[in-house]
Amino acid sequence: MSLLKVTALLPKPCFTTTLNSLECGSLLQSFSNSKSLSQAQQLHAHVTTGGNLRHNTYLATKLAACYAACGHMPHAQLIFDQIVLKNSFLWNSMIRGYACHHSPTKSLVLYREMLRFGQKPDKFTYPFVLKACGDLLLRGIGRKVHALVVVGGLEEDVYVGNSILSMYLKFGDVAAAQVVFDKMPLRDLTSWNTMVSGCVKNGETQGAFEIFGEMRRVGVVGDGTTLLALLSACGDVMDLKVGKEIHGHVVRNGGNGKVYNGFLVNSIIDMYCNCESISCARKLFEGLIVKDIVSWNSLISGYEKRGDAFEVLELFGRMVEGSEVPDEVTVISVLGACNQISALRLGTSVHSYGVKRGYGVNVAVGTALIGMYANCGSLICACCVFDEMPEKNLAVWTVMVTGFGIHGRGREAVSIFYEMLGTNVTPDEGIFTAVLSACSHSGLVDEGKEIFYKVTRDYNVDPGPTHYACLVDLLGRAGYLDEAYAVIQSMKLEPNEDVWTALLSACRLHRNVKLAEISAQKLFELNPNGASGYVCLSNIYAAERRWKDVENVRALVKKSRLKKAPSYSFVELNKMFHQFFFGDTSHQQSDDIYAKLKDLNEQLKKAGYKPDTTSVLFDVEEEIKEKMLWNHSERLALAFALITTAPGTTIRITKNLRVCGDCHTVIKMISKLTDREIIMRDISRFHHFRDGLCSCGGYW
DNA sequence: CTACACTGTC
Repeated sequence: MSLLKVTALLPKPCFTTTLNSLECGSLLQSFSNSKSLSQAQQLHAHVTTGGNLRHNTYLATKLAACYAACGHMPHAQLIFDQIVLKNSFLWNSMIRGYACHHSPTKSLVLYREMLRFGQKPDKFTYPFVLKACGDLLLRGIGRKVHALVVVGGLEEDVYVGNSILSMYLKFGDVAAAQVVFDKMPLRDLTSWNTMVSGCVKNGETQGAFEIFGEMRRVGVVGDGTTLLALLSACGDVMDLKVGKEIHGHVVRNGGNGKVYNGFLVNSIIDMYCNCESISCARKLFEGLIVKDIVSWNSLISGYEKRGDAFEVLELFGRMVEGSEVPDEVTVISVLGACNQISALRLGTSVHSYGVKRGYGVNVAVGTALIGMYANCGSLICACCVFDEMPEKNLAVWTVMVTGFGIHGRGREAVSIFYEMLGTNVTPDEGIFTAVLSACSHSGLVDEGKEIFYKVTRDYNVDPGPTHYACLVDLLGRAGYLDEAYAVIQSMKLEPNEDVWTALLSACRLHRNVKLAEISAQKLFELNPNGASGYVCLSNIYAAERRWKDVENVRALVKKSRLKKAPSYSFVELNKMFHQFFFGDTSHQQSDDIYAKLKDLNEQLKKAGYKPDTTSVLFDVEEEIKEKMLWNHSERLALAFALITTAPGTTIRITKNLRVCGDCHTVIKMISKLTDREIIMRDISRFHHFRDGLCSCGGYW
């Protein structure tokens, strides 16, 4: 393609006077600085119609540099290719253009070409080569470039030095950055800011505060960028005190958009959210004269992170009604909130909103969508989103494996896990946990064991307590209690609460009192205040009718004043959420609900239902225990759904804890009796009840 | 002849 053909694509020239080279050059310089692509294109058209570009290396170079600065690399490359006498300014401009516009690899290719060409890199070349190495995490090459900087005597240039710092910090090598920083003869504010923010990003909060202290001791005054990094650090370690000091400092110095940049106030909101001070965040947000999209997103994500789904939906509603247009980040938080409360219909409408705005292609949005659909009970939709995603990163694979797992589709989970191993995505601890837990929810003992040992062997991942907990759970549920116990004994690291909890619940399932007592003992040692171990043990004794032991455990519970988390269930009906606690009578239709339950109880008994009261911990008559079972929140929610929805409608119930054994039996029977599909989400998985059966097959 | 590094919310 020639330059003339390029110009055919360009807008018509609107420079009416004839400009000379120097005038053009200085104009292009200003377009570079302001990244005004369209003005550059106009000038390009102007000089090309004048016919003087081919013979004017100066102007051609300037033009290529200008396109590169604007990030318009194809045009920059075309012009670059035609310039015979390439000087270092031209090379540097191109390397910079690629490095700063998402093509670090091309940047390095050009750098090598430059060396081959015999052009010596200078202090303007290295910052971008180092940036490209950092972005690509090319540690070996990065160190070599650093060595070349030293050989070339450019180490003392503050721009080059800062770029070296930044590169090592991207590598996660804080120590190497610190060595370079300590040796720098001249440091400017950027050097300090790079170190502070680099420490924060690498989780070295203490180091960040130390460098900030040092900075103040030597009399360097920080700016908005410094404070942004420190606010992020405060959020990471929940240091509300320092966070508030920074807030006060910003207020005293002009605050919202005056002395410091406008980002700052949003970061303060975010800091308050991360310090679990949502009311401070809210107060600051409501007081803002100018709320931008990030202000909204910071607060919304704050509510989402602490599980306040309804607050998220309310803010989202306010935002949509107002003039602010939600973006990808908003959509991700809102989908997270839908996920938390199983709001499938709302989640679906947010999805279509996102599709209309073109957010669907974003990897992060896709991940949130898959999670939302899977957790709201629509595995099919989750799969559709997954299949349509052009680019799948580790998070996408993980959320899909988890989705299959919680729906008891262990085979599919294992299958896509192996599919992922065939791609160039490197697995991490998280996805191993996901696939192992999927195996245990489906009783895939051999597959799970194979993955556990394969992972340890082939992927250089040391199994952590969570992985052992999964393995113990897998073996235990399937009844291999001794093998599970042997695994715990063979562990190199100390088994944690999760590991013993897994064994204990397996003991309950398979009625093994001896191992249950061992695991419960360990559990109490690790966490004397955890209620679940006591509850489980007393259930096990109750099942064996060892009432004296039940009594002893119950006394322990009383003595330590342990409380079980209140259990609740809810259903959505016409965009309204109906929540029920144990024995709840606060609902408007409460009388009808209890009448329905009484009716169901009678019908089930005729069908052969015998209540299993072992989960009732109170020391009362059998008859009262039975009555208490019919107060369980999931039954209230189910009865409500049955009387308010049309026959045949699928019922979706969400519970905050695990579904109890007797409720599981009852719901199975009700699904047959009423000919309804009932989809229940509990804390650990989904149960699809249909025609008297449940998809979990007893694994839960 | 020209110019460069650090920068918030998922």
